[in-house]
Amino acid sequence: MTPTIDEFQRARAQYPMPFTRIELAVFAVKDGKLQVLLGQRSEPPHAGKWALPGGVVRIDLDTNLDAACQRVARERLGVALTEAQQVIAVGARRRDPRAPWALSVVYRAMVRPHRLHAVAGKRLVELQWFTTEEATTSALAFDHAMLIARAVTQLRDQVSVLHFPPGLMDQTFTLGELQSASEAVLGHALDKSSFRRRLDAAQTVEPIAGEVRSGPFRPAQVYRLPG
Amino acid sequence: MTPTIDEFQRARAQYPMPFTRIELAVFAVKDGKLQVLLGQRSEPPHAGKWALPGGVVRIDLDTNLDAACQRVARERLGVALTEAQQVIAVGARRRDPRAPWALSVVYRAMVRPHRLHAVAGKRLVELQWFTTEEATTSALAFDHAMLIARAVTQLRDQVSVLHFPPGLMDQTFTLGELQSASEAVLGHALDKSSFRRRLDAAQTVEPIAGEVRSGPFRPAQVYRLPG
DNA sequence: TCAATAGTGTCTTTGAGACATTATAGA
DNA sequence: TCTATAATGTCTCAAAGACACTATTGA
Repeated sequence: MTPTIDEFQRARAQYPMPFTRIELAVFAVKDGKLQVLLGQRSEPPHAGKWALPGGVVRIDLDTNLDAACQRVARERLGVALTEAQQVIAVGARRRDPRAPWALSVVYRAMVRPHRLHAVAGKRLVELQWFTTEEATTSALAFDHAMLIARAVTQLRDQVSVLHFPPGLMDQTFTLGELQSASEAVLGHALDKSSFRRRLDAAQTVEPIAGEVRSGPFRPAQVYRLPG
Repeated sequence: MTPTIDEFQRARAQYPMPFTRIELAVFAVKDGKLQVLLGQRSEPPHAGKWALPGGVVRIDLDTNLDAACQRVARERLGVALTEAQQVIAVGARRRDPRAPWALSVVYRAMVRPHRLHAVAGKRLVELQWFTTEEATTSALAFDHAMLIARAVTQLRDQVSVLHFPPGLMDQTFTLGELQSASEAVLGHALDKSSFRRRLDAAQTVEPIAGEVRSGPFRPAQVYRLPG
């Protein structure tokens, strides 16, 4: 081994590293509203309070941060999160009473609620959906209310420029459904004509030729996200 | 001590934490171009190569990530970085040969080059400015070329909506100077009339009454960033 | 007067909001 | 026919790009 490795080993012994975790902000549109999945903690600290599901980064198991996010999602929620996006890293002394210095890398993902069969993992009593309004204004565990607010802002910025996150919609959808979901995320109504004009210009959706969805009204063209 | 603290201590012994660092992407406008400050490494790994200045997060010294960024700036560059912005956290196995698993939190900041009296700290031969073009296309140490590309994108997004980062301009400046600096950051020319109209609407600069800058041409109104 | 930059005005294009209109299914 | 939603069209307004023009200094 080179002297540099030795030096690292010495540095590691000398300087303890932050307690490093992943926190998941899993969003869904339910009942026409943007909601976030929280777990109720069964143990101190903050026993009884609601918190983002999360877990420790395991350098023996995870090849990188994204993989750690995937593993935590599987372990804590029992689901595979496709294409979660990093929101921010927060790290400070006294963030988490279990450690002198805690660093959390926050990820966000969107899911269709009926496709998520989330099961509460360790240290959680149960999982429950909260509107983002409720979640960001109530007393959650740790600094999670602030983290959720950050994630919501990022998500809205993305949707407002018609960059729809995977997981927002089912594989196929109508433009009416896409507009409803966008309105739920953004928290305000959109103009139909303008919405479609912008979709056209942005080329973010493509029609599936010949496929329509019917009901007691005019059938709607079915679309999908390209790629 | 509560059982939970014990549990954390056990977890820490059981699960080694990532080797956690701060990397600094310090930008300046020099010679009409956006440039980034790199240091040449004096030791392996990547001895001789250019890299972002950075340092280990010290949980005994730093109260949070932003404070760690400040300390690293002081130690490695000898300057106080005002209002650095977090860009991204990257973490993976084999990112850094010195550690089995390395996590870097990347910050970006803008400085006026003549105000920076940067002195190369430990493990660096010297510090030098590179155009972002050079930096993102040449073979830098570690994954730093990618990190710089990320930081540049974020910076451009910010300036393109007239959110000027502190450190871009001196305390006072003319609109001509502000436009030149913006053009350097964005990498393309801007229309003067449109630029000023947008500044007016955004209220991101305020004139200093009565103060003008002279030269062999019509005197220019002097402005400052509000706040 | 000239060179150089500051500052303003006008025309046009683009994009999006508001809102109306037509279309088409099932009940 | 009625109701609900789909799909399109039109008018207007706001913002920004293109570009020209005037203003003011020192050399």
